Amino acid sequence: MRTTASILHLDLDAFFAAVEQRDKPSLRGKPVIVGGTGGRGVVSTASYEARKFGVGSAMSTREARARCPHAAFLGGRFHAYRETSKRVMQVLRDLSPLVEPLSLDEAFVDLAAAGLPDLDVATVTEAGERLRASVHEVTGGLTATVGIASSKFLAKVASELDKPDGMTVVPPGTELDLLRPMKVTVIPGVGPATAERLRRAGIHTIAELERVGEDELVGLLGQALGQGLWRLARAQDSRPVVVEREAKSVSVEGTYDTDITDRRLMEGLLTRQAKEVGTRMRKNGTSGRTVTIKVRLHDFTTLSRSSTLSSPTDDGSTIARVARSLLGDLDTTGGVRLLGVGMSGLADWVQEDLFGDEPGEEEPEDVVLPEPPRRSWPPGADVVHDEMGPGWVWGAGSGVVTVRFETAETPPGPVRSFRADDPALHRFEPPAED
DNA sequence: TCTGGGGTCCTAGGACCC
DNA sequence: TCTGGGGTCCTAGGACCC
Repeated sequence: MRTTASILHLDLDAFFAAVEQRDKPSLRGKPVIVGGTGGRGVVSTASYEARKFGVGSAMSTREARARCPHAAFLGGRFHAYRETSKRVMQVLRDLSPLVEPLSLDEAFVDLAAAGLPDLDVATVTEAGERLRASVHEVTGGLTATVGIASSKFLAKVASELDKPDGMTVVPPGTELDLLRPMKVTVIPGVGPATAERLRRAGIHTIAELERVGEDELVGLLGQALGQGLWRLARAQDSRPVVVEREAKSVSVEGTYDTDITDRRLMEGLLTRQAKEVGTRMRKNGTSGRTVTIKVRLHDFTTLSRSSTLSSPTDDGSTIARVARSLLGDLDTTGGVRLLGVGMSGLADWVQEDLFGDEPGEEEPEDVVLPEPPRRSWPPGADVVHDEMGPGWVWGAGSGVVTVRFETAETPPGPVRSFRADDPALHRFEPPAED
């Protein structure tokens, strides 16, 4: 903890929803909900108008629709969010070279490196207000909430206090007065599971946390978290603002609207994800040694299997081969709702391939890997696929679905009928908007 | 038809090495 | 005739964050 309030935390208010309202004036003043719009989607961001109806982040879209049926439900335009975020981060860097982005809508700024005449409360307050005004200007009207304090922890806590469009400065020396009455859940790192453990030990507030001995806390929560909370309860936090953090993993995952039972389809989807991971690693100039697959079963049980290669790779086919073989260890007969592929153990170099491809296994290129549809379907049509490839729902009724299997390459395609609950028929994943 | 996607960090056990 | 201690790497799972 410093003796000056020189760490600033900035948080853009309801960021994704605010960008949508900025870009589409008809949405202003109305509830806007950005998130997954599929059957298993969740809310990413709700505008303040939607929050009044009890809609919040991480709520299922289904529940959000029930609570706020008249809201605009949007899938998200990440390109726009990234572009807006870049402008904000540039404004922060114009103030201080020490900027640590935490996500598209959040960052720490070290005001000690900002070249201010001093770090008095009045001075940093003025700098914070100027910053909020600049953010408003460069983003075309978005608002931000700021916290300024003597540590990352306090700055982050402070930025929660006056949302939206506000600011809180914690004068040095008053940190514990602010913290003690607060619930332990304001501490970043104390989620539902930890809060419940603490609750069972009779600890609800930071004042109560402060009275617990370090050894007792470590016994309760483990070394890292126990010691960490013991310190944070005393406002002890000397973590520096760090400009660049290297990525440690790259992953792609997807949740499907209906559970998948077909192993060949699973292999095809893993293959596609592995290639995407490879593409992203090459774009980032990185490569990795450990391939991990993630499988969420129909009952939400989540499994992972990993394998570490002798040298790093960024090759999608190699990642795919390992991913498919890892899937082989798992019993998926009950169906899976999510599949994912990730790489970790990242390095910034790739081992030259001295021996060429392993002979033997062929790519399952003929696997049912539906390409994204390339024609425009009738508005509102459900795009689906089965082992024949992509199609669209032409008619539905009395438990039967009729699908036209057409692609840009093969029009007009065959028409087939399915029982509405036929497991061979899968709704197509909505195309990525990014 | 409750429960996203992309991440980070931690824990714990076993293998393996000195 | 019982049985070190530490360190590193790997794997699986879990909590948490935005």
